[in-house]
Amino acid sequence: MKDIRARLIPLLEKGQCTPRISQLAKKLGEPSTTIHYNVKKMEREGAIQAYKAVFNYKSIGQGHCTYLLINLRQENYGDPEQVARDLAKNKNVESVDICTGEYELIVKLRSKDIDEYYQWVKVAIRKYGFAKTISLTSLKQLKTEFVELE
Amino acid sequence: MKDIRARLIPLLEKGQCTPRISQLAKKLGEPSTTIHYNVKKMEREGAIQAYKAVFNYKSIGQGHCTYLLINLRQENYGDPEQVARDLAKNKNVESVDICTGEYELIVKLRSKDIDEYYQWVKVAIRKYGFAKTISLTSLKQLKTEFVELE
DNA sequence: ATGATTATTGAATAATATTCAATTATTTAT
DNA sequence: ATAAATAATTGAATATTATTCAATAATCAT
Repeated sequence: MKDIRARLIPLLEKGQCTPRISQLAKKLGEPSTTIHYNVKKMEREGAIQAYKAVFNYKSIGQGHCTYLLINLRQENYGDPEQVARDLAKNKNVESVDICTGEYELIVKLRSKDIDEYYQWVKVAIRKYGFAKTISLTSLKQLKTEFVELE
Repeated sequence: MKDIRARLIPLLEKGQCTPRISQLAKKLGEPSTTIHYNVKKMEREGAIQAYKAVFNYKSIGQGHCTYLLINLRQENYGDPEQVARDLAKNKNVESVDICTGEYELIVKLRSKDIDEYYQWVKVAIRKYGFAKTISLTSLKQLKTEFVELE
């Protein structure tokens, strides 16, 4: 048996989807060509970045979710962007923001379980030189990526 | 002129998209019917919740993004889920999590600007009885919803 | 081992996106 | 204010793509 699912998930998570023009047209009561024109324009202008799937992360083996509030060490403090850009490339990272306030970075992290999470953090602390890190682990997700769950 | 865009955004933000079966098939070197079968199965099983657009939020007038770390007041403390569920319905809310640690809730909020943000928070504090709130405002988003930006 | 269920796949069909050209609306320049 | 230029809307025609179906292969349960 081919493990199609394992190869599909990372593609669908990032993109590889497309708007349903005719459905949108029906829903808005407009001709589908009008919807098509407007959507393509938004894509051209960069207002739309991607079309993607939202998963029930538990059921795809990514059930552990933690928000990391991060202070960088002195040597990276001046350039959080370099660290942030590198974190953004990581497949477990759902989002990265450079912030005001008490922390420089906020990272939303998804992993299989608490063990994988701990492993990830251990590596990251060493690699990026986090000075201080607060972890807020999600007990229950009510909404993610604008999609209400259950 | 019809303001199609304003009506499209909320639909695309939540769903109304679909996977590109044939593209995925090409990319994975598998027959499109195999991809179709696997995707539909994931949908049936609830592993896939939705297909949606990711925006450049600045360019759709949602340029302000803040993470709110929330402590509930005594009267709601026992039932954060009720509050969370209600927050999840709000169109400015990208995500809601019930958390461990120093805060009960973490909310990711998108608004037009700091004025709209302030207005939102003022109303929310009164409505939901937040005891204490920490705000972390995003200065720059490197990644959101698994999509790397710029 | 054997029957039952699940997964893979090619061929045919149905649905949908896309292109194109015409029309209408809006903006810009004078 | 008017004309010219640009942008947005739309129906009809075409091109893609998803979906169904039926056959086969793989896996699972007893």
